[in-house]
Amino acid sequence: MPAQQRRITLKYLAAKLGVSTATVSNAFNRPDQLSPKLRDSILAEAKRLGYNGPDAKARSLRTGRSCIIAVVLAETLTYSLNDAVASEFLSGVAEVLDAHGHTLLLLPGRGRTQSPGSASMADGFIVYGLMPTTTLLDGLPQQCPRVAVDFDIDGCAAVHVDNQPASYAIARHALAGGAKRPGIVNLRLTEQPCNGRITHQTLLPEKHTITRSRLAGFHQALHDHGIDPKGVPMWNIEENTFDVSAPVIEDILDLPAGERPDLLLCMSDRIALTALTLAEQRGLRIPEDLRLTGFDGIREGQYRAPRLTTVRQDSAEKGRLAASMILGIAPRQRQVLTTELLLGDSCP
Amino acid sequence: MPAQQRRITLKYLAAKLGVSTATVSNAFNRPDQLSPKLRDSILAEAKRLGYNGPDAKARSLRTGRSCIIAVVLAETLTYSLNDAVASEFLSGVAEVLDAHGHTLLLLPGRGRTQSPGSASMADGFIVYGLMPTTTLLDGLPQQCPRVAVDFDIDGCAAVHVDNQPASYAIARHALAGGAKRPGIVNLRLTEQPCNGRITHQTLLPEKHTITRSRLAGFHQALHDHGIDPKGVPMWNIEENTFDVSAPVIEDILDLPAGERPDLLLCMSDRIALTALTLAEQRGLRIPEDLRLTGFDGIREGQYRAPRLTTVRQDSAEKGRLAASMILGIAPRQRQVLTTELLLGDSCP
DNA sequence: CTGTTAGCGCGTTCAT
DNA sequence: ATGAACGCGCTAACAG
Repeated sequence: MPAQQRRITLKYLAAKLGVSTATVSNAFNRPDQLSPKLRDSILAEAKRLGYNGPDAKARSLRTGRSCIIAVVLAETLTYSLNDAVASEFLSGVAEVLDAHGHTLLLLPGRGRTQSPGSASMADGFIVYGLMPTTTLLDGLPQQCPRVAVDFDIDGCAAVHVDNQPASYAIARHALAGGAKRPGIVNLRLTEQPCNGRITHQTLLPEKHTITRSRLAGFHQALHDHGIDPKGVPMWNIEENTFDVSAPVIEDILDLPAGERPDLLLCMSDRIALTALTLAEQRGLRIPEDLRLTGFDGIREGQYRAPRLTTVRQDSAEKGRLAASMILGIAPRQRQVLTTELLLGDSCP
Repeated sequence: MPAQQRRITLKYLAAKLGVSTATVSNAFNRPDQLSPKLRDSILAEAKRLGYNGPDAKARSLRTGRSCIIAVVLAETLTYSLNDAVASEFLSGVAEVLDAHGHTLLLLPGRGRTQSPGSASMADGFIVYGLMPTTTLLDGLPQQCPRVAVDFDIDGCAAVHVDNQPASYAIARHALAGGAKRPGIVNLRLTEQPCNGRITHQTLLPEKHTITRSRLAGFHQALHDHGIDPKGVPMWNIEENTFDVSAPVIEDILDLPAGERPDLLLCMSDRIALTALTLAEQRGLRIPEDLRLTGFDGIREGQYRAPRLTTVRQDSAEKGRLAASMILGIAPRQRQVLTTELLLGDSCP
């Protein structure tokens, strides 16, 4: 027995008790493999010595499992954690992981060319949102399960919401109210970063991004309503925050009254709420002077007056489903969740 | 050389290239220990075979470091991720960790009697908010660094904000406006869970909880203003969410006009915003009929009309500081951050 | 500059 | 029901 151990290990505990390491291991992991009496005495001694069970690092090396699931976020962690939709998604993920004894590791997708080495620690990966480059995904271990959320990876399970039908539905509703000058505020839809007015030429090529699908829904609705989508002005927002979207929205609201849109179809609640705030500051009446629609259904848009007209997507459920798939509880398919039209006061 | 390896390892790569494992290891970890030519050829072959660098599990066992920092959250993950203050804190933590090649592991404090085994994976622990029990903290590895946030652990670095002076300042400001019937809405201050009106008898004993400090600030201000704090009605909210606080707030607002407070000192912006929303629904004028103060300074309270009068605490900075302490960049002391009085329209 | 070797702490098989 | 021995994949110390 070593004189004084700086850290208590299973081996040390075994030596101290005069049993083998296997027995101590079994005491923690396979209660049926030893007598209850022995087990209890081992656990008691462990507690007395302040030994908190097998070391996670060694255990994970040996078993190959860490009970850690990583969520790779397309944006920076800072952004994602401050975004209501991403946070709600994460909370759904956390709920399921927690219920199954797993923990949540957060990995940033942006800002880092190479995923940190600790990435390979995870038992599985949930990839949330389109990555700016795929280099990061290639860096992930090939073998372990992945689930993509809000976009697609070849041959990989995925969770989506019905973006295009939902956008179509809300745009139809809004147009039925009789808009003279509709406008669309996009979210990151251009090839090059651009914060402001855009044309159809500068759009990203058709891809399976959620914002592209939402735009397709808007355009379809405009078309069905007898309006040529190409004539409808569009603006682009680079980041879904108040600070980034505010200048663009200000430009829109400060247009001469005859040019200013009387309906803004926004790709997110954050954008719509920014418009709402800035419009109120300018004394514009909602919905008389300006009608607004959002997308997401975040709480902030509903716990205020006027309530936002929007599409509610259940981000928490998206998270729960993605987590269930990773853990193998739910089948690893491609699933599309349905959304719900929320008729608020911003576009009755 | 084994016939067919199911997973590529450093050893396999070394055998394949006819060099020793140490050399391959050095190629990844200590570029100066081998010729650039050899290094390049090793990295090239690694890439070709799809080997993404040393396995994190094995590496962490060997080096003792995982480059993972755990944040233990007092509440459930679901709650914390949906709370603006906690999210902002986490984003500050993530920012610093990310900049230093570390990743963030989220551990729930509530709802689990024993921390998951994977906890011992972390190199350090940031403990955010008072734990319901200390059993969880005892389960954490003793040796590795800890930082407490918003409360104190014996002999442990800590980050705080100046809760009591800040509460004193905002209460003084509010009372200077001339309140006839002030009231206080607390956040989880009773021994037993209680959602509603409370008396001084049911209060938790004096402890170093942030809400207790805030209450002390309120009481001091009332006293200095010539009002006996014991005569001021108090309500308690069990969870800082709209859904939980709404019934209590409704009871307050639905009191007969002569009993209804004309000033509510709220312990959080979330509570104050709930009061604002519900008051608006009842046609009460803010601040004429009811004046409201919050605490935290979350965005949601400022990007709306009327803007909330509140105390702004820089949660992100709190997170950055805590992370810096854990990484050893900042000295591991007890630090108290200052706050800022934000004069909005809800209590001018 | 490169190779050899000895564990890091543990789980598991195969003995008894 | 219990113990001895092996190796998970890697890095650090040392030898050449």
